[in-house]
Amino acid sequence: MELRQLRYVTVIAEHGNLGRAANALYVSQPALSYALKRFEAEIGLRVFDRNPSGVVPTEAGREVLAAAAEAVAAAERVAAVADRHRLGQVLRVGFEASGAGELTTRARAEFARRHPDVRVVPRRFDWGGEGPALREGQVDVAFVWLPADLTRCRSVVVHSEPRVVGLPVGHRLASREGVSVVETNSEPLMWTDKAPRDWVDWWAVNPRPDGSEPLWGPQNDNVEEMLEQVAEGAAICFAPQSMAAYYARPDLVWVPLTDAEPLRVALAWRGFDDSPLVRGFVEVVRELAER
Amino acid sequence: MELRQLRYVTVIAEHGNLGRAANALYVSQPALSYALKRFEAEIGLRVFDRNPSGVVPTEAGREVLAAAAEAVAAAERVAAVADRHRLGQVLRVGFEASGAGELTTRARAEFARRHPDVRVVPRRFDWGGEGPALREGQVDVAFVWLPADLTRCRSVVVHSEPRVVGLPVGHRLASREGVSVVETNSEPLMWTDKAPRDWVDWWAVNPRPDGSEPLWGPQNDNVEEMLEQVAEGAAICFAPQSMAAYYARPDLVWVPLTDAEPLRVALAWRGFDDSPLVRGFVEVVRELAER
DNA sequence: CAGCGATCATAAACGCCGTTTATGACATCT
DNA sequence: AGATGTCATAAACGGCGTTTATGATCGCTG
Repeated sequence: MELRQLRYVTVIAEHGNLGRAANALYVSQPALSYALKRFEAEIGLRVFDRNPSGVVPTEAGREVLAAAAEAVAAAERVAAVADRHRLGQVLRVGFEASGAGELTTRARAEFARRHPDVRVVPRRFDWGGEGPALREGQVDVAFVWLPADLTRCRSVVVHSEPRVVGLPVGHRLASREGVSVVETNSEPLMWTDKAPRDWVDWWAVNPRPDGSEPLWGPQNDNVEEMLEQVAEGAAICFAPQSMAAYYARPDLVWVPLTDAEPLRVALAWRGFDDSPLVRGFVEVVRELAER
Repeated sequence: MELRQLRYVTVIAEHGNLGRAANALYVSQPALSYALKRFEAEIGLRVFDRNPSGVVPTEAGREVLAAAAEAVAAAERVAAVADRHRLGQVLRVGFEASGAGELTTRARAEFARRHPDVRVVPRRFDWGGEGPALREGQVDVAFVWLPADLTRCRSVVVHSEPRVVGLPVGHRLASREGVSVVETNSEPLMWTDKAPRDWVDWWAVNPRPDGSEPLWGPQNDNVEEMLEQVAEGAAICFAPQSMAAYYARPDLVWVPLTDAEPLRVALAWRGFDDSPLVRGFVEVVRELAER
């Protein structure tokens, strides 16, 4: 028996529907169906009766679910105890690639100045990873690239920056002062299968202003992999302007995209998080963002 | 966070030593070392300080461990609730191969007669699997082939039977009335890597009466696999006499082993298990075993 | 009655992660 | 110096939990 199983059954009970529970749990319905079946086999009891309209707890299932809810709550208390201790000493800040550019770095420095006894730990994630990491408690706050699912989090947009296209040195567009999105239509574009589809499409500007679809190039998991492939000429990439500064490689050229919607970056934290350190960090970021 | 992690840290705290905790948890020390490290990374706190003499909880660790113990206890209550409901209707009886021979079958039948509303579910395991299954709560009682680790279980030896050697038809020893163990020394012997070493050695009569080691043949996971290989002449096998009856294939011959220690079978149940059904089954088996 | 949509179940494929054995680093004791 | 005990790390491996695709069933609607 594992907490994952207990979390699953309590969410199933909440929704009375495997499909909706699966969505809430960020897994697929068959995974949840199988996990429920395995749990029932393991404890030797049917917890839910299945109907075409959804699932209903059995009589025995109701008591199991009540105990399961308590166990899940007890586990949350472990996490809360750990949070409390850690948040006396450490603040974990999540981000991907260049985060919110200079704002990220300045905020961390200013916060550290105000809280000299607190260690600020930067945590970098692969494409699209900082949101789930926040949700799972791996970080205390995060600079999240939008669009993102911030369910059950609080957030404030703190940064915005234009987008650029990354090209290998010597590329036909490399000497331009600016490039429109449709001008890149014939170039394979770097993309990732790690982030949600809407995020990928947003970054690829898909559909294109002329209605077409991008020419999809190689898949990658993170900025370094992506830039390796761009430098060798396998594809181009779209990125925030801060990446031009943070990843100024001699084999790459960054050219502004003239008609792409800017990236917005939100600072996000868990909805129930009341810790003074988190509040303090939010405050610092807000102040710096307003300058 | 998962219950496995919380169980691990509570047992580590109990023993103050990763090696001993690993033994108690039936995992290897490096697995436990790695799991502890991952847990500490996940919650962002050091739970234990490491010393050459063992591990000591940190101050923060002590509170985490207290909360963890509560969560583990809460999860045990889930299992207890499920047990209570199921044990009103179902008794799961574990065994391997031929179990305790006829005693197994007669006990199940007699118990079912006395408890007509209870479903008796036989659960068969691969070599050495019924003991761990009992420990993990997959069955309520089990006929366990000794030697076995029955830590935290209660047990009573209820059956004993001589051993036989399984041979393919036409084998040079197939027409004998009995065979001594050393007479089989030149024959490859079926064995398993699924059960503990002491169990394997006991079954192989290793060391042999003349001090030699068996000639190890093919590995197998369960009785059917084993018998397939014996029938095709790849190796011989040692087995309890009840298997001669339960697996009387036309391509196999079973000959008594004249000098092998008999198999003893224990009926075992979990040490804390107080359920009337389990007690009732133990009673039935005891009565039948005394006849 | 047929078609459609919603629901849960099952199968096949796949990759990740938790395990194992082997080994190393370090401390302590004789 | 050698032996022993402890925890950490590496490489290899396999099991299991996930995904996508699909099927079965039921209920509703035209």
